[in-house]
Amino acid sequence: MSSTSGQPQFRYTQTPSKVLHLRNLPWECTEEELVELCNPFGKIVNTKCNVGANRNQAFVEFADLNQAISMVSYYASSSEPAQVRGKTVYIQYSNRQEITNNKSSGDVAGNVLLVTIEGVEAGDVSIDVIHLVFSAFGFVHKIATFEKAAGFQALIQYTDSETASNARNALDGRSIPRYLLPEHVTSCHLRISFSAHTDLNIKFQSHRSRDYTNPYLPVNPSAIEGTLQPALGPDGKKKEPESNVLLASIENMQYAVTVDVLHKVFSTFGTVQKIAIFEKNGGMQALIQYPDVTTAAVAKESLEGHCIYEGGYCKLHLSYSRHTDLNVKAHNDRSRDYTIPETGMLTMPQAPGLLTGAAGWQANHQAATMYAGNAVGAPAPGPNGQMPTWDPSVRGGAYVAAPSTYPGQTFAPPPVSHYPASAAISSAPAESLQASQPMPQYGLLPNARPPTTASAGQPLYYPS
DNA sequence: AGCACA
Repeated sequence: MSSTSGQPQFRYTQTPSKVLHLRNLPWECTEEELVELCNPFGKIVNTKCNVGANRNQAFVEFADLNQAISMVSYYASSSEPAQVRGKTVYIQYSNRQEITNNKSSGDVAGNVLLVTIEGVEAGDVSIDVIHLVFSAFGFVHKIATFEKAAGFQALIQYTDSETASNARNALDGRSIPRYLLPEHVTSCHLRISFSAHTDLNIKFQSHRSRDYTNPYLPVNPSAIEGTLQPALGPDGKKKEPESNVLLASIENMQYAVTVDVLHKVFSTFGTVQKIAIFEKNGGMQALIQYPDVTTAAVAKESLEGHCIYEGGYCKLHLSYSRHTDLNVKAHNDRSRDYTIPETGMLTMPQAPGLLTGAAGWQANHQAATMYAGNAVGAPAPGPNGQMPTWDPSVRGGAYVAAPSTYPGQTFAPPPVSHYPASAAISSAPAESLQASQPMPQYGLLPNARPPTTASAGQPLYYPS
């Protein structure tokens, strides 16, 4: 910016653009004449003729900025001015970077509307509200919403362009009624144009897209639930229905896995009612039954892909079983029903290469107490809304003996993100989950009483 | 002869 000049400096201060502004053109100059003039300097991608009150101006857009610069430069230093039909044409850079012609899009009536909802975020206007508003003009076939730079937008598909036009004429520039919006939304104007689409491709019923012509379209669970499942495949991989019974496939079985081992691992998340182990396709599988779906879901999320033993041994893959109540008869190392009162119990198997985590248990103990009330899968509050009382010292006592096995060892999570496959159970992923549901100190308590009823995160139901 | 369209 020059401080010495008080003069307006039109052409010298103009920033180059691949769009050129041409004036003093002959009356009703045609596009062909513009092309003839400009073509020697580059590829013309768009034009706009007959601009201005006298219809003697035009815009020409080159494919490349350098082509526009070359044309301006050429005529700036040429002794022959640019001419059309013998008339001198004045050329300068346009103050816009591209030509926008209204004929290309937005005004061609189609059956699909592009609606920009101004002044709101995506969460403010539900797809049901959009459906309600736009259904006033006819049957809405499909809705797809998305967020772009322009803001929160929706594509709304009607049967025909007449219906779409009626909706557009009635609603463009109007606002969605206040009572349909959250209180904090102060303005919510609709900007409506026609989309070039004729048939939207809706893959899932979700909070961002609907197909009202196909009620059998699968529901995208992650989209319905919200944002809590980033682990779901980008292709919207179908999930089996949830169940209180988990099916565990155990990969790389280097060490024995008995019901006792599984019980210890899965009890971290809640009471395990029944376990059954069986062979399938040469691999080992197990069914683990919880009292409720929520507990099973937490266990599944937490344990999926993790290994019972360090070193990638006995890696767990979890899915929901179709069973809801296992028929476990035998009580042996392959199956057990923990809901049946029992007497003498098992000894812990010798587990090699065991993990750290005892210190983590202690460190997280307070957090476990604090978060128990609202953590997913935590024990349900009693009828008075209180958590069942339990004595932390009792449970702590059951586990505190453990660290003596590895004195001085501190809890140090391995870089899980780098080695997810070998990440062991006691270094489980989510920190919040770790806090509320500490991982089992498996194998660190050779003499500890097996927590058959007093599993981690659960109240003690009988005095020890 | 000096910048469209919404």
